[in-house]
Amino acid sequence: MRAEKKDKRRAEIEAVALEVMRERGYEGASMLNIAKAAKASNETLYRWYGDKQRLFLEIVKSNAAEAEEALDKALKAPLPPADILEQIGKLMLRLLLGERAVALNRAAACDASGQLGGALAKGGRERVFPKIVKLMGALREAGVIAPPSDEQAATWFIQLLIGDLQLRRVIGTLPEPTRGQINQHAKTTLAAFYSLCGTDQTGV
Amino acid sequence: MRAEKKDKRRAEIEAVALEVMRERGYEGASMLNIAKAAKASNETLYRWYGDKQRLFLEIVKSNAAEAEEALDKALKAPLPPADILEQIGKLMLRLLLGERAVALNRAAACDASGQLGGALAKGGRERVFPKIVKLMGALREAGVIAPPSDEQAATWFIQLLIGDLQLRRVIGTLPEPTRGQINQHAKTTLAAFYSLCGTDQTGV
DNA sequence: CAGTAACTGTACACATTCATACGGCTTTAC
DNA sequence: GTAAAGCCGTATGAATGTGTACAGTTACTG
Repeated sequence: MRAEKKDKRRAEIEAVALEVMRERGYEGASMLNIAKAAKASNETLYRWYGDKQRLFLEIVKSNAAEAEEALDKALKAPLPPADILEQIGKLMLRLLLGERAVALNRAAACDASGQLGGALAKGGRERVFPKIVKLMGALREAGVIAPPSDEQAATWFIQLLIGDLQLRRVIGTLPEPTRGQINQHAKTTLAAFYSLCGTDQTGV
Repeated sequence: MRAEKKDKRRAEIEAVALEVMRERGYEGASMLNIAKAAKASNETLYRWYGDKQRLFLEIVKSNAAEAEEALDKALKAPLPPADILEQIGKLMLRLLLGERAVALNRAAACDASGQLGGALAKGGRERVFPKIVKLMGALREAGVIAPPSDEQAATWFIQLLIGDLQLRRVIGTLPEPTRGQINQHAKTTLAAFYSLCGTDQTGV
C-alpha cells in the first residue's frame, strides 16, 4: 500500500523537478524550489535523494528505463524489419527531442562533475546503439540493406536521423517538433539511409 | 596604444573565463572566480561586461567571428571544390568539437534565458549553413554531386559529419578528437556523403 | 613631470542555496 | 483507539554569488 503511494509520489516529485528545471534552468532548479513546486518539504527531498545531483541521477535512470521499454516494445512488433526501423526512427525522434530528454541533457551539460552525462550515456546511447546494430543485422539478412557493417549502418542511421537536432534543442534554438514534422523527417531520413545503405543503388 | 592593450586584456580575460568554465562548469564560473583567475578586479569585469551573461555573449561573438574568418579562408582557397569540402569538413570538426565551442555550448545549455543559445546559433549555424549550401552549389555545377537540392546536400553533409558528436562532447561523454581521428572521420564522412549525393551511383 | 584616468584588491550589503533541525499535522500500523 | 512513523512548513547557519563602493597603485596623457 504505502510502497505504491511512495513510488507515485516519487514520480510526481521527479516530474515536478523536470518542470521546474524546464522553466528556470538547472541552476534555478534548487532543491528548495523543487520542494515548493511539488508541495513537499526539502527535508523529504534530502532524505529521499541525498542531494540535487542524485535526484537528477534518479530521474535519468527512470527516463532511461522508460525509453528502453518503449524501444523494446517497438523492436518486438510483428512487422517486417523495414517497418520496424521506421517506427524506431519516429520513436527516437520523439524521445530524444522531447522535453524530458532535452531537460536531462541540459542538466548533464550543466553538471561539471560529468556524472549526469555519464549516466545519460550509459542509460541512453550505450543501451540503444547495440539494439540498432542488431536491427541493422536483421535488415541486412532480409536483404533490405547492404552496408559495409552493421555498426556503420547504425551510425549512419542515427546521424542522419538525429544529427545536430538534439543539440539545437538543448541550446534552445529549436522548438519541439510536432508529430507531423517527426513523421516527415523520419521519412526523409529513411530515404537517404536506404540510398546510402540500400542494396538497390538506383538512387533518387 | 591603450586601445590595443585593452583589447588584448579583454581577450585574455575571455580566455580565462572559458578556462574557468571548463574546470568548474558554468555555475562555478562566477564573476568573482573569473576575476581572481584573470588577476583582475570584479569591478572591472562588471564595468566592462555588465554581468555574467553579457561576458559570455561577448565570448560567443568573438568566437563566431574567428570561426567565420577561418571558414572563409578555407572557402577561398584556390582548390577544386571537392578538396575545399574536405578541408571544410576537417575545419568544422576541429572547431565544433574543440574546447571552446564545447564550453560555449555548455554555457548556452545552462543559460535558462536562451540568449546565449540564440547568439550561438546566430553567430554559428545560421552563418555557416548558407556558406555550405553555396559550396554545394559549386560542387553540383562542377558535376561532383547531384543532390535533390543544395540545401539537402548541406544538411546531409553536416549531419553525417557532426551528427551527435557535439552533444556527446557537451555532456562530457566524448573526449576531444585527435587530429588523426578528425582526418579519419572526415574521410569516412566524405565517402558516405558522395555515395549519398554523388553523380556516380556505383556505391561502395 | 604633474595630473588624471583606469585598474587592482578588498570590503560590503543583499540575496540565495545547501543541508539540517524541529514543531505540528496526517497517515499508517498494531 | 492509541502509538509510532513520516511528511509538511518553516526556521536556521554556513557558504557563496551578485553588484557596488572605496582606497591605493599603476600607467597613460599632455
